[in-house]
Amino acid sequence: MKSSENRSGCPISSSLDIFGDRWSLLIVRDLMLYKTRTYGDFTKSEEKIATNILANRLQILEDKGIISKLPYPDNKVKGLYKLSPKGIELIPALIEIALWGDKNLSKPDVRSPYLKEVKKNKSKFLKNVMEKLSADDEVNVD
Amino acid sequence: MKSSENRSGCPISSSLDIFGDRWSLLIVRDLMLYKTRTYGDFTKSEEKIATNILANRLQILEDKGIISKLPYPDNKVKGLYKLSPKGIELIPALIEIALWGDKNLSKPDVRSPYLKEVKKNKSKFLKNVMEKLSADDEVNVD
DNA sequence: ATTTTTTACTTGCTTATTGAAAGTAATATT
DNA sequence: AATATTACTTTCAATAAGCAAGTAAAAAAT
Repeated sequence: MKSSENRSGCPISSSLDIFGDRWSLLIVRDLMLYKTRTYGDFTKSEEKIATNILANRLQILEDKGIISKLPYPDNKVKGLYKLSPKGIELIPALIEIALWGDKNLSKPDVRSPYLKEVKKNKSKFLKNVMEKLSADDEVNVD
Repeated sequence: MKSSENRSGCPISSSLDIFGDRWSLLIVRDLMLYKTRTYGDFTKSEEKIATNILANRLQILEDKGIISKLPYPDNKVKGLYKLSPKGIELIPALIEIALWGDKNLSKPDVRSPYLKEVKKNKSKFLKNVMEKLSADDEVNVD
């Protein structure tokens, strides 16, 4: 378990107390890009998170109000994770991190076309994504 | 030592491979707020980083080109750390994290007035700070 | 000139966290 | 009824964090 005590009153430090690790923001990323995901979906991501860590991080993010777990329609085993409003508000930070990495790390991302959109018009992309995620109050499974 | 291999080509993931921990961005924060700092200054920060971790993170951040270490004027023991251009470009992400924490974590920051400025006019603050840090090519010690 | 202090680390050790693999229990599918 | 999914949990070795103490060079004080 990750300890949840704050090292200081600094909002950066307190934020890092929650998601300052190598995995938490990747979960948020997946929920941003794919809207909703099941536990199994997360394990299929490129970075191959171990299942114990995934379970731990999902729990912490849920406890902190960043994601919420919904029942999967017509299935009692599956769950559906989505970003809560708090989690949606993390997207600006995530985008800045993505832009920094894209510019400074020279690892071409083959993941998805989202970066191209971001670079073309950041505030438009941000608005679109955040609206889309916020509007999604009923569950859709494709 | 932290391993420096990339888990994937995703720029978010690759960024977190570098600074996805509880300490690295606090070092960047201190350099953003105080412009330059010595090793000892970092140990005096509120969060009380252990010296072995501090030395390790400074080394990693220097290796990755995010900070640079300069000689302290008229002193052969001290060093002076400052943000490199790559590090300065991390400030937008840092600001978004600060804003998120400030809004969602309800821990009042008593650190400094920078958050008030950010909230009043984000892009102005950003421009000011980044310019101030970029302009500082000769070393000033107060 | 010698002692003391400051500064920037390094080392050793204990505890906590990570990561890989396997296991489990409930439901779903065939 | 048998097999397969799904979402975890458990185990355990490896790595990293965190604390305290130690060190070496230079600076400041006496």
